[in-house]
Amino acid sequence: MASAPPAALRQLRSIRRTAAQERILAAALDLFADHGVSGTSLQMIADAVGVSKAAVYHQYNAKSDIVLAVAETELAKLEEALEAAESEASETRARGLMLGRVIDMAVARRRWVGALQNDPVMVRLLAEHPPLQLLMERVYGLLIGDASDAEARVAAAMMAATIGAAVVHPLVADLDDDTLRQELLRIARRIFDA
Amino acid sequence: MASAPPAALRQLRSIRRTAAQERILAAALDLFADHGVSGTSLQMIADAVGVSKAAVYHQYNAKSDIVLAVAETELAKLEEALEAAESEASETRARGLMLGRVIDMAVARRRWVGALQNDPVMVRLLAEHPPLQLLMERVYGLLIGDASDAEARVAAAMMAATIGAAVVHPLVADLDDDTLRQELLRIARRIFDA
DNA sequence: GTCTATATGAAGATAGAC
DNA sequence: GTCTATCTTCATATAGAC
Repeated sequence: MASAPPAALRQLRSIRRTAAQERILAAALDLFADHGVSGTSLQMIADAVGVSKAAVYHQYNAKSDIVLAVAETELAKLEEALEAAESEASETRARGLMLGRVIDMAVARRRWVGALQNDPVMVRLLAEHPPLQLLMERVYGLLIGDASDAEARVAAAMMAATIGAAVVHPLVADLDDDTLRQELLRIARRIFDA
Repeated sequence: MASAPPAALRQLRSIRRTAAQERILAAALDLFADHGVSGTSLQMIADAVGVSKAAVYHQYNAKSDIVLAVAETELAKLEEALEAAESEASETRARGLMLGRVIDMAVARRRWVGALQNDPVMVRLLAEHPPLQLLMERVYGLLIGDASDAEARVAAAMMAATIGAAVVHPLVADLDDDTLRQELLRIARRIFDA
């Protein structure tokens, strides 16, 4: 039997939620993507779910709790990709695997990526909430490895930024997922390999 | 004498503002960058300028007017770069010039780029306000030229997205402008040339 | 798990004086 | 160009019943 991973490594994935909570988080994510976190009120979330504000408050005590839960739900997917990549033997293979997984994720969820990557409230949350901060450090650690020189860091920032921002760009809004994924992968490899 | 450019080409640059208006727009841009447009109240802007809300309303009748004026001010700089590039003879040279200018701009103003590129309110404004829409179409037209196939469009989206998002990325926050500009230019060229 | 009703504050916006 | 005072609407959040 494989030994269970340390607690810190499976925090996000192990969070369980009720059906009512999942409805709220799904509606909130949609609204965050369209209006930003600050531009989304609890009334809007309640209306989207089809319940009253009080019903929403019964599930989450504050709006900030909803924001955190949304971030955790989405980053749990990133955590899975990270664990798969970290179990690879060579660093090169780990980076390659991570790249492919992240692009798949970003394309599949492109409608919502902007809400997490760019929103100032989310950015602050990622920078201040220790478990999420730790996760992002692992992601960047894998991407830049031991090399922490300017070139590697700019390249890593560009890759992360590129994938996140390109998938939400209006110029590619009408491309199908497969085409977008292929081109993205080709160009992302060019950023790193050359 | 050089003939004056058509009216549509110099709309943004020709807008004049009073000192009081410029103070408001500068404060608003800073706050938009930190909190997003929706997360910035008129009270916050007034406090940052050091006046009352009513004084702000005397300059701009509504918050949306401030948002529009901020967008126009920033995009006026892009308009200048575009005009310089469009006056080039060859398309290749035009693209190269535009690339360099846009990177210079993005790096110099990196603290504020995210507010314009990513904020949902700004995105909606760019998509709905005809003069700004027109400007962005000219920018993308220059970048992808006649080739409007998937490869060119994804590459253009990636380049625009990359520059905009990489300059605001935490990984490069402590790099000096020159280093960031050099690396950005190197990698951006790789996206297009290969 | 959901509701109605309500408290409290902050938002956008205006009136009118200096 | 700026102020104080005010209006209205909407925000977050809570109390208590079903």
